[in-house]
Amino acid sequence: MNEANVRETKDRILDAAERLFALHGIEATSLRQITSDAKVNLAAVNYHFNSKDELVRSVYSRRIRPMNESRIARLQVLETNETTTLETILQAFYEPTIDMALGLQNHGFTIGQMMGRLYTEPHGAMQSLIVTEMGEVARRFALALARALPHLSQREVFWRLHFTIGMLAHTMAAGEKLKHLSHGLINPHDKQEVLRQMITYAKAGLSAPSLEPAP
Amino acid sequence: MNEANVRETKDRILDAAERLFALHGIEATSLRQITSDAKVNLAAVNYHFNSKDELVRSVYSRRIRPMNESRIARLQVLETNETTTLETILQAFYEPTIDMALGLQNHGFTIGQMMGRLYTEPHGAMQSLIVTEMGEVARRFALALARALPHLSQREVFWRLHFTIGMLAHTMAAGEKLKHLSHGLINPHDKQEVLRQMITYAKAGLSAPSLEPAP
DNA sequence: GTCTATAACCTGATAGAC
DNA sequence: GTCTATCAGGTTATAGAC
Repeated sequence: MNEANVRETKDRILDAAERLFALHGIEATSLRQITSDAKVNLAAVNYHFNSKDELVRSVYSRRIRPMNESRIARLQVLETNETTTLETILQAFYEPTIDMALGLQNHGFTIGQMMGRLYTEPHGAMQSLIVTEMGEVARRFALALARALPHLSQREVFWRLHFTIGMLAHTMAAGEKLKHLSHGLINPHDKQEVLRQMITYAKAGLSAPSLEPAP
Repeated sequence: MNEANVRETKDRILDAAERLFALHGIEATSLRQITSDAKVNLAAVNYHFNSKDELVRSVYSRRIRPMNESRIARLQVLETNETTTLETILQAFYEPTIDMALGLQNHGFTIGQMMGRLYTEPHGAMQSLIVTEMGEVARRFALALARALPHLSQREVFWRLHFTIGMLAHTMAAGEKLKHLSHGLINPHDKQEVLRQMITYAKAGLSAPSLEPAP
């Protein structure tokens, strides 16, 4: 089989694994389910990825990497143009994730649910993924926020960045439930609506007065 | 064996299951791990709980039920005394969860991580748990927030309640990571600090101006 | 590179003795 | 109520033919 078909096999495994991880979780998904869904042989997983653990890492980093590259590129544009405002920082942080989640949802599932589990999955591979794939982004946005919010202490910046991330993680993980909770009033797939609501809340939360005495 | 010892066996199973679910997740935890950890016989789980699924439900509802009873009792006090402010509503919502998570952490683990997975666990039993155990609470707090924030549309109230819940869920799930992200600056086990930071951010987020034209 | 076959082991659940 | 023994089926990973 030529190289094009190899890539096809690898990608078919990644696509099937992604779909099943999103629907049922990592532990609940067996390699047999993945390979039969991808219409490849069971042994192909170990040939291409060596182990289930490495497959898990590949599934996540395939989506996280371009998402975070987009975040950092946007942040750099903001910084060189000196047009940084809280809104533009939040947009640079939120939009790449929402684009990815909504852009891929026509696969017939919401990849957001899989991404939302990034912080809650106890699976060992996840913990190292957060550090290696998210550390740089968190560090850069913490700096950008600290610059945009000079009235806050460093501790407050970290707390508020944490909440700002939590809003996104929960929207990815449980956004579908919003439709139900609101009796159909909310459409969690309306990108502009999601972004506007998130940025409005986060901007106000981040801008709240400092609780600490001025230095 | 008398009734006191029965209760002891049942509780030992619940305690062990809770600990292991928190550490490794539901799917990754086998009944054999649970029973050997609890020092009871393997068959005892099926005798007392009928199935792993019912055990999972029992583990969660044992913690969720008193937590939500406390929430609703606090909210009722606020409403009868007509002292409802945004801060007191938020305190009534956040404090019972934080009390539970921090009160039980001396078991040698953070139960918060297990609670944080309530919204992200794909395990079937979880979805029905959210509806049955959290539906009533969400409905009541949505009403209380709508009354406290008359400038918002119903849709905005739901979005902002969703973000307010997300902040809590992410703090439960990933609070430990904050210590690392902040290079030790933040102590996520300081109850008053956690509450103060959460309420400050959420109060500002909820109070942000409406994005919709007045009716 | 891809396949079949299989090793070695773990899973939830239950029947039946005590 | 608690135990042992066992069922029927699942799991990852790999050896070896093609």
